[in-house]
Amino acid sequence: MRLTTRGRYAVTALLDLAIQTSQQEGAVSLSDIAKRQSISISYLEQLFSKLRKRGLVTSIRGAAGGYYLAKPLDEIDVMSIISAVDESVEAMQCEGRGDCQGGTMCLTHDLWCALSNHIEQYLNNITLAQLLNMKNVQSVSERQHISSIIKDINTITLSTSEAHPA
Amino acid sequence: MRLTTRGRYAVTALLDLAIQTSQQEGAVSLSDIAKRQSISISYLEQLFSKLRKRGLVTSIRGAAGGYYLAKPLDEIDVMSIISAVDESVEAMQCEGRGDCQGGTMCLTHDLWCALSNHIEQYLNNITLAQLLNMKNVQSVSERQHISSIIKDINTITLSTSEAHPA
DNA sequence: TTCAATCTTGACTAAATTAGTCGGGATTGA
DNA sequence: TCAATCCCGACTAATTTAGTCAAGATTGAA
Repeated sequence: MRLTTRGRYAVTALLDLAIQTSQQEGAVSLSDIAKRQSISISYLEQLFSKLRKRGLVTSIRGAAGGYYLAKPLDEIDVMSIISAVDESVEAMQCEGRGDCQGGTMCLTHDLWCALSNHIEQYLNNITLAQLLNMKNVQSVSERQHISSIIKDINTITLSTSEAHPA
Repeated sequence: MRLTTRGRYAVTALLDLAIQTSQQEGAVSLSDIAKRQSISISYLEQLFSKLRKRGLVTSIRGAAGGYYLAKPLDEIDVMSIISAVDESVEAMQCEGRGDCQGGTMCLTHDLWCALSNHIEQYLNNITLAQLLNMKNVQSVSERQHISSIIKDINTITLSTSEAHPA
């Protein structure tokens, strides 16, 4: 599991798509999304290609073409979006055997795995419908209620790759 | 807030330090930790320098020197360790004003902030004492009980930097 | 039939971040 | 005095992420 700015762009773009779809007829073109969200078309193409393959959006080619959400708003959760654009699987050192580095390293594995799982659960339960609802209820306090507590935390970066300093 | 392999090494190293301290007299040297955990001394020095500045460990210089934990096991939580070695603050685009990119972008900000907060809370409540307890109870099933559910998820990477594709 | 707008694909490059090394120095117990 | 250790900051290497580019396929409409 990974979660980078790429994933955030994807969520933002799909949110934009959802909003536009509710306000206009027809497909929404990437160039529209690009303008509104200040994301380059090329980059969006890359993202939507993956989203399409995962069945989150459907595309219409040609003039007046564009994208639709492939499912109802409440069936698209944030986790799906993120894992669609940030796929990359990597094996662990001691896969469940619990024997790497005499157990100490393994404990942190467990910790990280548990955390990862925790995050997944969290994002699994947030759908585009909920996010849109947050938008409609424009009050900031309401938003904070929905997302529990929002702090001024800015940068999140988690990674559990297996590099080892020699 | 950030969470990289650096943070994981730090947690692993402190866990090792905790275990050693309970089994031997005197300070634990970095070269010992380096051997046991296969982390280079230079890298450990970098990490422990930060941990010391944050008051998580105390050092003894000179021959037979090394490190001690500066606080009881149950007063050192994982979040402190991680934020000690992965410090880096970055400002958000629309700090609470909610006006960036017509609100859509801002919604994802909220989402990410909430997630970040969620993770912080989680890691705040896990102390070295708990992790050690997991080690002592060597049964894998017990471990899983403590960390709720452990899945085969391997790589986590979250980041909310403010880069924007042009 | 032609054209322009759009999606499709994959290779490529640039930028940023992270991981890790190195060398020189200061302290201290034996 | 010496060896083991911590201390510090600059440096480099590796990896990842972000983003671009170019060529092509599809389609609706003039």
